[in-house]
Amino acid sequence: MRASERAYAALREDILEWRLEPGTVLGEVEQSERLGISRTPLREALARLLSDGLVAAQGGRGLVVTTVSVNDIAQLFDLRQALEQQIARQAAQHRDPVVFEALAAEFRAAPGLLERSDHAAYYELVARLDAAMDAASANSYLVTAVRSLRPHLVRLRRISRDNSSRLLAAAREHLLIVEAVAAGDSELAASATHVHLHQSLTSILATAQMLSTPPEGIPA
Amino acid sequence: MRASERAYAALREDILEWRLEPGTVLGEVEQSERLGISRTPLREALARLLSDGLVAAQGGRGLVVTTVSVNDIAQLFDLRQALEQQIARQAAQHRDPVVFEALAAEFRAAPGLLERSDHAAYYELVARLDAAMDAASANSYLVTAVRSLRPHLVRLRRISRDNSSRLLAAAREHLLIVEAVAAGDSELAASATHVHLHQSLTSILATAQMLSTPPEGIPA
DNA sequence: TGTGGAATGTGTGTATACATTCGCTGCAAG
DNA sequence: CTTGCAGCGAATGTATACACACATTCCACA
Repeated sequence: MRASERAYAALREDILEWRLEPGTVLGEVEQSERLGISRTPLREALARLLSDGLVAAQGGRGLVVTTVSVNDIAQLFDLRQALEQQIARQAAQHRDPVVFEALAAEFRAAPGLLERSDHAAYYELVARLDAAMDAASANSYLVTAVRSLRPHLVRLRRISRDNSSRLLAAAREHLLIVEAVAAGDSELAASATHVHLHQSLTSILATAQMLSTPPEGIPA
Repeated sequence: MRASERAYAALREDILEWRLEPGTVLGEVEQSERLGISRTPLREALARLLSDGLVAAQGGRGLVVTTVSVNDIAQLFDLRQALEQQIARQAAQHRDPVVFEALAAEFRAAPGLLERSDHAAYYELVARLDAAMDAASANSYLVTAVRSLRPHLVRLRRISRDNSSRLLAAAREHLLIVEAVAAGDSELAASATHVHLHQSLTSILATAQMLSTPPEGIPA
């Protein structure tokens, strides 16, 4: 594999998993030595992260890992609403019923997964749903736009993580979306998506609120 | 100015103005010599064009300027609908009435511009409207997404260019959008945007149809 | 002691040389 | 005549060296 590709994947992982925390400065020499490659492919990786919005230029000198403020979360979800509703609409119009019936069956079984606290398996199922929706939407521009958004959403998982009751509710909401798409009902699919994202945002904001005002008022 | 920046701007211009036509292969050595810079900054410019979607990797070797098919136009407008309706909604909520009243006055005067065939001035006015809407939407993610779309739309101007009657109708549609935003009516702003984009798409597709089936059946 | 200027050091931007891989062409064999 | 393999060549991927800009620090002078 190309060195620039490995560097991009590694840095991206590190940022999404919060191993590189927001505000961390990424020097070219420093990172190229850490990853064992030269500056040229590293710069290519950093340029991609910059266009992803995962790092930002800080006043001429060096790149920093971007932060995710509460305000950012709300803005992120405004964009997500616009894109995913449109994708849901188009997916409902072009879907292969067999594919989405199969996904519906899996979502009906999802509560079982969650009772076993197998969150990773659930996230994997959601990822497959996203992929199926992307494919069914049959619109590469829409897919490109939503794909550029997903890394930022992955970073939010750390906030909403391990909230089992929310995941259970989310599974029910996902099921409704999948059933609407399977049935080819584009307006229901869009509305169900709207509802799901509204509930997700509400849950995340409530959790973020709790994290930023812990019991003893000590900021993180 | 940095060499990589100049190279990016130059190549982007060349593509948007159709001086580099779709399908043109961009070799690294060839282009770096043409622009008088070395391969390193040129590669950075090409990487940015790649993430913009203006060029695409062609089977491992070399980058080509992307084409814009009729199907692409429809997909582009699906995404544009989703984004610009959301921007219109949020702009209506956060707008400064003074700014949009002033823009409304300019759009009322727009038919005068168009009668004088001053299309460039009209496009400049639309660009200022876009900028005002972006700012008023107060959502950087939304703005980033729509900005990544605009280069592709600029390329379409060559198809719809010099259609005075369509521009006159577009000016009326824009006026309604601006008035709705100025009044803070977000649902009207969204619907007016929907109507405008629908009419624009219809016009472009009709023109594209004519271009692809000219009077004597000779393809372009 | 404080302020200004110069020098040094770190980091980014660019160029170029080297390595590697992929594609094309030509020849041979079936 | 077609197909497959091998060798060659060109274009991409990577490393490194050099240039320049900015910032910080230290020393000198007021």
